[in-house]
Amino acid sequence: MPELPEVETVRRGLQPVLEGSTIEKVEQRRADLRFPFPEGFVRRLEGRNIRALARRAKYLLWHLDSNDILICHLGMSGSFRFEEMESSILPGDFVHQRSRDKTHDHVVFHVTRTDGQAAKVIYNDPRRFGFMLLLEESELENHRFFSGLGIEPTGNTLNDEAIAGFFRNKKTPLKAVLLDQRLIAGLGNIYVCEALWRACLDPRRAAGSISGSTRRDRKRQADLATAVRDVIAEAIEAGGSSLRDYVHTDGSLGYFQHSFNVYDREGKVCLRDGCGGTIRRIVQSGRSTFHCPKCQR
DNA sequence: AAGTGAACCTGAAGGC
DNA sequence: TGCCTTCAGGTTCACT
Repeated sequence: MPELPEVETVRRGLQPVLEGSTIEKVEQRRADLRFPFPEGFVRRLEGRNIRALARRAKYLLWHLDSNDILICHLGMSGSFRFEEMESSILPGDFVHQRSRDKTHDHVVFHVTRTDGQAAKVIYNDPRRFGFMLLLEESELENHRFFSGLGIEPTGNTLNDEAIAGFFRNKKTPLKAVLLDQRLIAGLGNIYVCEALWRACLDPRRAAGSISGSTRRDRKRQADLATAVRDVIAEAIEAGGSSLRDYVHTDGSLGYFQHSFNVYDREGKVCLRDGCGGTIRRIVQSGRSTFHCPKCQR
């Protein structure tokens, strides 16, 4: 489930609990998730202080005082929640947890926070497509999961020129190219659909067909770069507000209640002003694509 | 090389 | 109610 904005929301939610905290104890409840847990997983974590919580693409990076990094990928269904041990000031769950089914609580981190308060951070993942790795700081950039990663879809590195470079000579559909983590890292199915809708581009169109240097192509590249950046930035902002809201309510975290412009809107009317088209669902390389055949060309 | 589909795993939702 | 099928926001691998 989590694409970049969701992972960033999780990071922001966990940061105040984890940064500066000490990992007192780790309960590793099974031998593997998507992959086996690394050798010495528990031993290398217990007693460590968490210096910083960072994110790269859809990976969460816990920087430890031992110079190890705990890397977490949430796969399709992974989530964290935290529980305060005593006198709960905040509600028990605060980071997206779809189900409170404890049968899929695979890892429990017992931490002591900087104020001395004890807390548990629990990783739950029904489908177990997520995974955790431990790397030394120096191993990170050459690791196979990171060395090939593309640029972040935030900030201004993603611009018309970058898009043109990625797309040149490619017959691959726009949808598939935008999902390629080696080019842009962190986009998933939902936000690719949303960005293409926003840029009025047909997901089936060959990427190379808009990679030229004509005025028209330049505009398409720039519009798409802007659309991707805006969609991601707005989703992160929405995730942030859902976190804030959550603290004041007992409801579920908001980022599943996002309303999307095309995603999961098959058969509904296109929301673009004056379009009036009907959203269609198609399948591209095995995944659902939602688009408006009338205004996305 | 590029493109597609299957596989990993569980749960939710819809049809009958 | 229950049984069956389909689908899910990610990634990797094997095949054409």
